[in-house]
Amino acid sequence: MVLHKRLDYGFNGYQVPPIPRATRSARGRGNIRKKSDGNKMCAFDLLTTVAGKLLLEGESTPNSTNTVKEDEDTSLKENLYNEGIRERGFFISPIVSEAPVVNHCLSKSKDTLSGQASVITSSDCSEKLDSAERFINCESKNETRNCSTKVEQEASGFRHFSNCTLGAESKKQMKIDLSNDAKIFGSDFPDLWDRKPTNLVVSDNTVKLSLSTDHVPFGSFPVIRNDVKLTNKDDDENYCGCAQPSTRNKAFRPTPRVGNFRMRKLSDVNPKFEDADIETRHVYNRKNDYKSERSQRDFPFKKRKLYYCNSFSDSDGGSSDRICSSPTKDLNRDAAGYSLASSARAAVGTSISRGARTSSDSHVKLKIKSFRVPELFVEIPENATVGSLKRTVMEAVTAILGGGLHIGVVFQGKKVRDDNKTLLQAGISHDDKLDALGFTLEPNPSRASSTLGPESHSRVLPCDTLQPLTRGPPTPTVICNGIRRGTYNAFSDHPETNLNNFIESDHDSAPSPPDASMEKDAADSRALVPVAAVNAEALAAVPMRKPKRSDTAQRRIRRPFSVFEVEALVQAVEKLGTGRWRDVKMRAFDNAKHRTYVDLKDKWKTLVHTARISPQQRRGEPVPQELLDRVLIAHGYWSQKQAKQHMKHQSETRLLL
DNA sequence: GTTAGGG
DNA sequence: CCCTAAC
Repeated sequence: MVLHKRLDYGFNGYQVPPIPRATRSARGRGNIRKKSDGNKMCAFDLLTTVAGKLLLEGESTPNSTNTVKEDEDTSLKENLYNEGIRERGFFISPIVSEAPVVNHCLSKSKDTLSGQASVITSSDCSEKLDSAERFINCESKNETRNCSTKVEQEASGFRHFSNCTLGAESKKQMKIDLSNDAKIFGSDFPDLWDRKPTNLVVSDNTVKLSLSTDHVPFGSFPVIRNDVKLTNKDDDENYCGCAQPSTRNKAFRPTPRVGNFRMRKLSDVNPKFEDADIETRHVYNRKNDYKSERSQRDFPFKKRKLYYCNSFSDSDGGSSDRICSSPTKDLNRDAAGYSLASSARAAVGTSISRGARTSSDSHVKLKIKSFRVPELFVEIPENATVGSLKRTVMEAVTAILGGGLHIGVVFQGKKVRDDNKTLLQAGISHDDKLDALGFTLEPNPSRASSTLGPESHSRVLPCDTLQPLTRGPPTPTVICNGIRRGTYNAFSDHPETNLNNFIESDHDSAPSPPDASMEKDAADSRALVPVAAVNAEALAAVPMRKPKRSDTAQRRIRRPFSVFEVEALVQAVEKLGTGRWRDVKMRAFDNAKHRTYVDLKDKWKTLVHTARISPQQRRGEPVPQELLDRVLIAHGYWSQKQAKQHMKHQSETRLLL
């Protein structure tokens, strides 16, 4: 499968630079800020706000470490050495050229960010680190080594700071883990990370730095290390207005911006195309009226959650529909994605600056300084370009962020579950307690842990975690479309990197409710695995739920093609013609498991139709006119060719007769 | 298993 | 997307 020498590496942290203040856009990509009275702002609102914030950040472009920032097209080989894998890092920078540096941002918003940076990494952290290590020592009865050596530990079964491989990041990473541990201490947050150390495996021209997972407590999304500033200063006049549930959806839903999509001009290059699946994850229910459908669209994961709850109890009740993933290839594959994703739960270390708060002002303003995406897996050919690496990472990040996450709030080591509690009631607005606020990004809960055996039941995330998405009107707006992919030019790479850079985004395997949830969740989690074959062996033991399709086979979920996918399709068809859908599939969608060649054929059909109708009649995400033009051209060309062939064939047969 | 086309 | 006939 892997033709090129590849670099595989898991990395479990992104640094998301401080989100600049909301000065440009009305959507307020900036400080998260509640316009409403802070005392009346309930925890739920907070969750929603953070979730929306995250999604907005999807417009950012991932950058690899600044050392390679400039040479986007330099081969990775020139920049990355196997031995130096630990030195790598990624950060996400806004599209707007100036990649914000912490200091830069600090100086820019001096009043809101003062002293943040030091808060994050210094004493606070190490203090907790100590206690966490003590905890680990106690629990594992193993010597806790320092960060740099933990990686080499092969022993499994005791906890590590899984993030220790990131060098300079370690302090912060530690803090994340601490947050998890804090939850353990508080025994109010049953899930935690259990990991084996990172392994460096070199074999078969493949270099894999894998962060293998010991058990997966729960399907959770990675993300987040955020440093949150809590202040009540009213200094941000560019407030985005996202506070009100009624406007939130809108605010968090970026308007289609086709313009950001840089169209490729050449057509002789293989589709260098990362499966853009994020935007396609709406859940539609045809039976619902418009309102409901829209609601589903706005909160695409609501239904899923509900299903999850169902199947959760179902599986707990002794359903035998799980399978332990056997050595079967496909299962391994799935299991890999599943478990990787599931393992990615991260709690958030929070850092709050508390100088600025005055008791008279009841506003609570959060500034998320950085997020960590704790675990991602990327496999990329050694000769891929840095630019393609960035894109691949981008895909991974967007997959995560768009994957249906929901936000949890951890305060003082405990999860704040009551969404209706005000910040004031939760104590979050108290000056002296502000250092204990954190956020967790959680995927649609999947019940990976239920396969861990009875003893691990305590880690099962209770269903009430789902509350934010199953209750009350304003569920967090998780807008898949919030992740636009138009911000990077994904089509400039060498053909060889084409398929290898694909993002595995098989989010769906035709789930069937009510047991759809598990599968779906698992599939969703797979979005975390940018490259499919990753580390399958190591995770083969993670069980998957077997699709229960005894009854009526469930209709596959509708997954609108993204512009990127269309681009890839058009390109492939331009090259291969309209009668070779299998080849098209292999060429351009090989890693997009959910796109069958029939799908591609169908999509082409609709594309041709779309191209022929007037723009006013078109629906869905607008396809750039350039693409549609190419569709018509290609379609005409190949139709003509086909016709000619047909004529030729006919005349030949006539001659024979 | 693929392709093509109607539903 | 589904279904199915035809290859």
